[in-house]
Amino acid sequence: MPNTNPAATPQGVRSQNERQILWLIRRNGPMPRAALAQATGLSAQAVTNITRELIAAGLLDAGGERRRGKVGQPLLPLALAPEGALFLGLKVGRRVAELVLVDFAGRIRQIRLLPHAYPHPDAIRDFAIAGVAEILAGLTDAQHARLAGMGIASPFYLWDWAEEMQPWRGRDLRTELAEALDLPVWLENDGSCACGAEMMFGTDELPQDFLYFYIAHFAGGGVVLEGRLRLGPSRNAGAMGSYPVPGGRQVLDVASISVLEAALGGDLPLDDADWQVPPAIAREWLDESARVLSHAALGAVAVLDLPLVVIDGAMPAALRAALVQGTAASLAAMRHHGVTLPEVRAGTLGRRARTLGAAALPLGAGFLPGGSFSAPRPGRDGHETRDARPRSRDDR
Amino acid sequence: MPNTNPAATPQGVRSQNERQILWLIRRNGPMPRAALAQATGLSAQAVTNITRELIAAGLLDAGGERRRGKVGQPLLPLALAPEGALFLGLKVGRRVAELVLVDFAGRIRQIRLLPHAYPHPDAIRDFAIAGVAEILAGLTDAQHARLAGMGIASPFYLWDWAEEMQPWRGRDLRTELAEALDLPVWLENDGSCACGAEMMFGTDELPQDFLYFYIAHFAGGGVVLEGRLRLGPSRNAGAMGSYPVPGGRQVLDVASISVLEAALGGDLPLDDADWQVPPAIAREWLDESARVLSHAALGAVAVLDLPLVVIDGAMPAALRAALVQGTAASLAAMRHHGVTLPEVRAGTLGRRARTLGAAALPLGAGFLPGGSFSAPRPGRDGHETRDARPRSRDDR
DNA sequence: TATAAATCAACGAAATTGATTTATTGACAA
DNA sequence: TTGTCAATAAATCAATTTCGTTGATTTATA
Repeated sequence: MPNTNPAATPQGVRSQNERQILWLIRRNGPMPRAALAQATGLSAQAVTNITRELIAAGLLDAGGERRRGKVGQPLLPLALAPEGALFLGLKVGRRVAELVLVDFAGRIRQIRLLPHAYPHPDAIRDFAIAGVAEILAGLTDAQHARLAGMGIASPFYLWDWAEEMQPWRGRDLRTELAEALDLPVWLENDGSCACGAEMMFGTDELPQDFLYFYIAHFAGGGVVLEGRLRLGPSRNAGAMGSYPVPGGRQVLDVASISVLEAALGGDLPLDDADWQVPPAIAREWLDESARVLSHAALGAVAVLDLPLVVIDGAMPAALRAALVQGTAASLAAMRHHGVTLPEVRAGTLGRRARTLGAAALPLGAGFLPGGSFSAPRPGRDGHETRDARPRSRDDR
Repeated sequence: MPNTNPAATPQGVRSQNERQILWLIRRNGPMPRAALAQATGLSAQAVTNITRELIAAGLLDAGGERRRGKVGQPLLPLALAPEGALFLGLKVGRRVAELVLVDFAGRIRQIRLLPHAYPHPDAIRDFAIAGVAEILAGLTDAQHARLAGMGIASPFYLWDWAEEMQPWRGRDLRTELAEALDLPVWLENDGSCACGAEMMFGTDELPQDFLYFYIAHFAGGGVVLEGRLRLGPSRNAGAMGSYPVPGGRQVLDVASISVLEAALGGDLPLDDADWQVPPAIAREWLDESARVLSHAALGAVAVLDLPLVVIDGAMPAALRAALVQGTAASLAAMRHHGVTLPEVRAGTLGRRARTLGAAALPLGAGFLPGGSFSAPRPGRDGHETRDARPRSRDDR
């Protein structure tokens, strides 16, 4: 039933409007106050007040060039201040773990990799703790104070996928790292993270609603509805790998890099630039994968009325493009009475999507409108960290 | 991308909190102010102020019995005032059209039926105009002033389903009736309406997220996410009839009363109490229907992470119960790796769900939290009617 | 000089906090 | 057993704070 929600307050209004303004600048690039007032519907005065605080809080930067050319006072564009906040992101992958430091503008400042035969929770934890220590050692005190937290992108139910991953059963990496690092830590499904990264950092314009597939060794995905990443009450939304397709199978039985490697009879190189896939095998995998992806996409569109499906993955751009095209073709060939077919498009982030999405978790929790991205989520020990960010009003 | 939304304002805060309080009372029955403060997180003072205005506006009724028994001042429960607002609902069905007047408490005050061989837009329009005129004639001036608008529940793409329904192509019943009646009019898919009715008037407790099937001559459905009915950017969400299932088919090819009638070789009576279905035919239809419903349900759950699936329809309760049970069984038998199976449950409204849901459209637009149920929707001529309701602040 | 961006000053809406009123229950003394 | 009074909790009153809006003003450009 409709929001048995926290109740609205004047403070909530300000927080919402602050996030809205930050979001607009994030997606559109630097914007002058007048454009912000236009886009939000707020009065110019309100925008002045809000941006003054955001600048004082170090989140916005008014240092750009004034843009002249029209009559009237020239526009002074406001840009995100890259140093406004810093975020840690940890990706747990089938073949490699990645740890990054990302700034408020979404640029990767630091990156560390840990290749493995199989991910092991102890190894990942040690890698994260050591890596974070190194990264922190390289930060100034000011930067350290601006560290908003860590996000982890990990597949769920890891122990179900191979005997070697049994050690994951019963482990709670989020809590372990929150305690070891004394930082707020978020953890979400890697597919949802990749989807969130596309929404947050993707270079193409996106509609308010779309479905997202991420094809790696595991197949996963995410859904964005009304501009917000859907996580679901048990945080398992966008589980596109588990989507049922004809033949009693699931998407991940067909459309994953693991399946492609099985067909090849060996592992593919870590760097997708080095992949050599015989055309016949690629063709077969593409056809089958496109068929199941289109099936899943059409079902999701029937339920949710989505105008766009984004497909991304850890694979060469050419292969991804073929998958996009194949899925679109397969979709058009399906019976789709009563449903408007969505556009199908490639993602813009590729291999790094999940890792960026991990770092985007604290970013979303602290700075996205709608309280969204991450629903209220415990930071460390149960108390909510909904505003786990440098408050903009402490300094007044 | 996150809400390029109207921007938050103090007025919006009040509106949101008013709606929240009305919603809590709607779902829980009469509640004292203290319980409202508790449930919303608002201060007691704020609840006092808001409820005073809602009582003055005629939307709440403080006339109930004081409830004693505990120490302290006794509780004074506040109830919805049935006369607080009135709503018209029009259902366009395959065999019969229905027009109702529903009050603020959700009770049907008036009902009129129009049976037909096939629905025809002219006939429906004339039926609605004449019926509304009769209904209005029976209202006092005070009641007339409280009429908030009309909602229409209609299948989409009617002209695709039979040659006889070609006249629907290009028609816009919403605009026609809005102009003829000079009322704000909403129109949504009948499946979404039924779903909204269950959420608004259903007698069982419901989670914040669920999938809903409505099986009648057409098969349809709806989705509720975070307590809000999902309509979708082109208002086609919850199109469960169009959901693709194995064999190149869609749900509506299997799980609809039309299919059952075809198997029987004749039309079923309008009143489902009079249905006589030979067990063998029922069994066959149930098995096939349960299979496709479970397939669709599992797909939706993979995408959205839903804890509950509700099945309702225009059919006898026993048949519906068998369908629920069959779907649950079929669901459990499917491969569902990585997905938590949802509970499957029967709806509580049956035959009247769509019509009630039609009337719930203006109710939702004017009184539900989250601006939700209906997203901002033009009332008559494009200007938004988001607050198309007796304002509570005009009389201050 | 006209125009548009941005700010200043005054105002109003809505929530919060702390003190106050009101109506009960429960306990203790006559 | 009964009358009185303290404890308790609901609801309201009064004062304050936050935040957005409106209308007037300043600033910089074509």
